Amino acid sequence: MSNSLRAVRGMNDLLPVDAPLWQYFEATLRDWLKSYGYHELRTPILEHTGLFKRAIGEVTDIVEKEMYTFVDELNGESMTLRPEGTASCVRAAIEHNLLFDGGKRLWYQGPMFRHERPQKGRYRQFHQFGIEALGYAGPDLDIEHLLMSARLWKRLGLSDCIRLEINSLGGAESRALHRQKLIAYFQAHEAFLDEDAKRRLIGNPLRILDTKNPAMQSLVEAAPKLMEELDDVALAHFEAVKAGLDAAGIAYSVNPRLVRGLDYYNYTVFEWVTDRLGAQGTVCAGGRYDGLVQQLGGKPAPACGFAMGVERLLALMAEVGVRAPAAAADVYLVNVGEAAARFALQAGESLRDAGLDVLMHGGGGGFKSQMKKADASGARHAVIIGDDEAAAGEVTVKPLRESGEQVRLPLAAGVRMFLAQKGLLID
RNA sequence: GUGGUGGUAGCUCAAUUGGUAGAGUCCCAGAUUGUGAUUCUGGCUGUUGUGGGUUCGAGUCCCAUCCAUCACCCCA
Repeated sequence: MSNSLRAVRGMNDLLPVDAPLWQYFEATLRDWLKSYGYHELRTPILEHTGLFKRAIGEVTDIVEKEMYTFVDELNGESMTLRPEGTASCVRAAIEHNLLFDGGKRLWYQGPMFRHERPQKGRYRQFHQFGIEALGYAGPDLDIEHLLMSARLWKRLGLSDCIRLEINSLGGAESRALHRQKLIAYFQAHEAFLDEDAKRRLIGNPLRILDTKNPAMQSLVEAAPKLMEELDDVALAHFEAVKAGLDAAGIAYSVNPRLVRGLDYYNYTVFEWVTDRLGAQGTVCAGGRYDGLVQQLGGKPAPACGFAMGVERLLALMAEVGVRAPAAAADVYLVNVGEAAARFALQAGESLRDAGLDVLMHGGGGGFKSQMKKADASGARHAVIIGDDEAAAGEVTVKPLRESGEQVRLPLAAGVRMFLAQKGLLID
């Protein structure tokens, strides 16, 4: 296959065989969101580059090396394909004054773009679904989000393979204090740092705590703990979140090293992780970002939210054996001959009027091959029309999934028969 | 972005120390006139990821490149 005919690296086609699982997932989401009172917000895929720089943070990996940023040659503006959804949501909320009458519960869904090296569960165009609760302070929304996500895993049959990790980053002051102590601590032990850690020391010392280098474990263990710097308000917030989880019977572990990669988080952060997907085990993550609305130019408003990677979630569902409910047609319409083809169109529409899903045979072929296609389609019944039936205005109905004789009936009677089978016949 | 592994019909795979590619499945047609799973018979399918090189000869060896995958990095 020639290169010019391939999709762009890391960007995938969603093929018809995979679509049912996506649709099942999306339908489940909609139902679930409605039950919590969240409303959809759709924003453009493209934003001014400055939005992401300001929201996510200049020194994060996403902004430094993963964004699809380009200059619009028609007007010289720097544009960026969105790498995540929160920045756009907050921008839209500010721009349209969505918080004028109080807090808003929002959700979004769609493609995101990050120029990373592709791997299973990590693509350059991937899909996130996320929710944002803007304008609510206090721990109750944090808890709502955790309960919500737990319920979703349950609905999707994933509860057994996902676990929750939480942490608190505290407020800006405690983070700054902790950061100073961390830098001082690691500088004092600079001889023990690996290359990665040295690189991060000034830019992002928190990430050193995340190291997987076994040689640095003891050093990291003894490092100053952010938890120890939390002020009373932050501690109370965190305790309330934990109490909410306990009350709901949701298991979790506190992971003091849990740090989110985006700068805007404060207070509660969490991740739902699985060990069934290799290195891409984080399936959903989020937290509180009380400073972001103001930082982007809005009136100060607290906020929290989370996002999940749809590809990862679907991979997990496939791994666990979750299947989308099969959707076969009620009727496969076999028709042979010109007169039959004309009458079949009419019969098909009548059956659809009655609420049936009708798959019309296309492309010609004999009775035998059409019957094979009818069987392969998974349809419950074959409705057979030859020139005989067409001339008489009748249809032959043959059950394909259960035993039973085929019957030949006038079209109207055939339609009534199907209605009766569905329990829809009223007379 | 760094390192490892791999790329052969639509799909799953085979091809002996380098000798011009094969099976299953799928699909199509037939097994007495208009009837589906099973069975039998026949048929179709590939520039062996791409481009170079070594060789009388390369799916097999070498180089480059693309893609996938695993780990790192990072993150959803």
